[in-house]
Amino acid sequence: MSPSTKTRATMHDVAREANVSIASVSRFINGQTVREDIEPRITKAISALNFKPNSAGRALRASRTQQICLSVPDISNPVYQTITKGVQNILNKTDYRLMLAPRNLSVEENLALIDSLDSNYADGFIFLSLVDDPRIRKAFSKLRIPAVVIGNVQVHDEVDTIKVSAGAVELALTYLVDKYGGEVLFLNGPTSTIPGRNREKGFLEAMKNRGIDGTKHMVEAESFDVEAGLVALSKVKNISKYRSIICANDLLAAAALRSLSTLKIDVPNQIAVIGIDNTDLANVLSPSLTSIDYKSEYRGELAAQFILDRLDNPKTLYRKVNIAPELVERESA
Amino acid sequence: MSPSTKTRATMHDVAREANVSIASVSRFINGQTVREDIEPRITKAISALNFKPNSAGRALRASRTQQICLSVPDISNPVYQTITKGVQNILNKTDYRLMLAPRNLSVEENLALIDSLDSNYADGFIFLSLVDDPRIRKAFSKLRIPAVVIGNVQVHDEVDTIKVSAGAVELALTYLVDKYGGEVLFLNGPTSTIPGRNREKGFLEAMKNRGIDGTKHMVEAESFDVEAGLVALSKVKNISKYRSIICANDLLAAAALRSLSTLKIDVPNQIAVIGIDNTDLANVLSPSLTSIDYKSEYRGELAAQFILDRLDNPKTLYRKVNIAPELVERESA
DNA sequence: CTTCCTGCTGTAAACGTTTACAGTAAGTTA
DNA sequence: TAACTTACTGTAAACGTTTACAGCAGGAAG
Repeated sequence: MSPSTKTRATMHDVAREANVSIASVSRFINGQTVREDIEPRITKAISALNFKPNSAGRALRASRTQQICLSVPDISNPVYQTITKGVQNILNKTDYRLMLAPRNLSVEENLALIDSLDSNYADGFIFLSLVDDPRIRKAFSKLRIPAVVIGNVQVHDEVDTIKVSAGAVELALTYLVDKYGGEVLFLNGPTSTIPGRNREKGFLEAMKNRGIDGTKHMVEAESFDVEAGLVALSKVKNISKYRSIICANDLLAAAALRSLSTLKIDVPNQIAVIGIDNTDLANVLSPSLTSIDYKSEYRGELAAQFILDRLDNPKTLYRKVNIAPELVERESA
Repeated sequence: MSPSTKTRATMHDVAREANVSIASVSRFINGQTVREDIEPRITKAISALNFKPNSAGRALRASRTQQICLSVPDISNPVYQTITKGVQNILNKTDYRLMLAPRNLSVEENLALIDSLDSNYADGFIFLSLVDDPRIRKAFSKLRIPAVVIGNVQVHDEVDTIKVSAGAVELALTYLVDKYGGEVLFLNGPTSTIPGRNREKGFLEAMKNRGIDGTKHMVEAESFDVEAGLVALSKVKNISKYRSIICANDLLAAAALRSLSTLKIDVPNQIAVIGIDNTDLANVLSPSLTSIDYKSEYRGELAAQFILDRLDNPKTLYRKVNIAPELVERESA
């Protein structure tokens, strides 16, 4: 009685059992109306034989897989988990399944991923990339299935996109300067990534508007995680001269809180800290983390909805959404 | 030049272009040796036509989808994210793809999930469930594809399983009592779940061995998350009489740290806290969290490896692995 | 030289669906 | 009643692969 010995009922079996053509079975399954006397025979046969339509047969014939592929650069990062959750929220209400693509941190991983989609294992693609590259752009433009882009990676225009507006750092800076005054340190992630670059730009501009050269008030972590944040902060000399720290994401903010706690510097009374992403982490840290919200779960939901809408109706206009940053105040600032 | 107008090259096209039979193309693609003069013609045709084999055709004919389905009760919980990461670590080295199943918190969701696998969209199933039920057990036993179970849900024996040994709470208790003495509170998750039940049992037994009735030193949160933990703890009267708190997972421990911080109770000097799961969270909290490690990422890797091994060779003996708890000491205890 | 391998080839038949098409019965209209 | 419409039916042909099978060339063995 091992799994492999059991054999599945097919539509043919159902048709024979119900004494009906296979086409009628197919039509019934796909929600078309069938003759009154036929319907009960089919339902009976289906449950008697425990029939379930075979995905591969269906996919081959209809060239629809009922699968959506989601690319997640790094599943360890809470912000991607939140986005994934948003995508699931929507997909779970439909009969689409969610494929989690392999890690796509590097350009090569991105290219391999986009390339693989040519194998037709997904009907739609939700693309998230930390890196930008002409090769990615080119490969992406050759994609044969509709895609939604979450984030600010640059691709061709015939695609629904959900970007985040640039103002996060500016927002944080204004808030911190207004509230506390003093000097502000920006703990950034790698500027080789899109958010790293954009946030750096945001910081420098915001500082420039205040007549300050921001370059002397920045430190760059090697990646967007806690360890890299700790390393980066340990290189900052005389950290206590700062009145506040803006961190490029919540994990770096967690690193900041940790560093400051080790140094016995009180947050927010001596130094205030603001993160970006407003992930679940923010509520868990102590002090709880003031963070800029980019509505990650909502972005995931939006992306899923966009891809479903487009699959439903390929001709709808491409939608370009910008999510505005919103400061969520907690204890750390 | 919209995606839908482009048409894909098939194996027939490649065969024609290479002036070779379709069977030879298929064989070449699947790694069989072909005649010397044929191989370059095929490779050339493939790249000229940019041919990629169609997953559906392949799946239908070979009845292999190259997909593994992973069920994750609740993707918000860091421990499942870590397990997912482990699974990915292994799958990404192969040409199997990862399907993330919809949430399966309730019995009904589990039944629907298991049932859906009959549609043959996955070659293997990695099953994780928080709940236990005869119906689940029965449905699971009818599964037509090999499965690996992570966790202590009870199913039939013809399955590879990766359980966690029961000793976590006992381990934490011994450590806390030895180190700090005094009374210990157990902050549990819902006892309607398998881990909740098991951890309660572990606590009560461990207490009994010390001649204490544990039932008076337990509090049950409604779910395994921070909010529920806060609510549960707020109901504990005179919390400061305890010398330490064992929490059934890291999220509940985060809640405990938060509560205690609000109450200005110092951790670990007044009350020590231990979590279970040793997720990324442990290093991020302050004070950093002492936690019982059940090697989540490794469990994910093991599960993926088990399923791959079994797909490779269905006759291997079913493996039953027990992961022993290990206390990872940090600041909170 | 024949016989037997060995190692490759191409032909053709699946795999389980969906769907274009033609057919038919019943209802509607004139 | 005949002619048309409506609403369903069944037949059969795809969809793009893999693979059983038979065929064939060339080398080894006798």
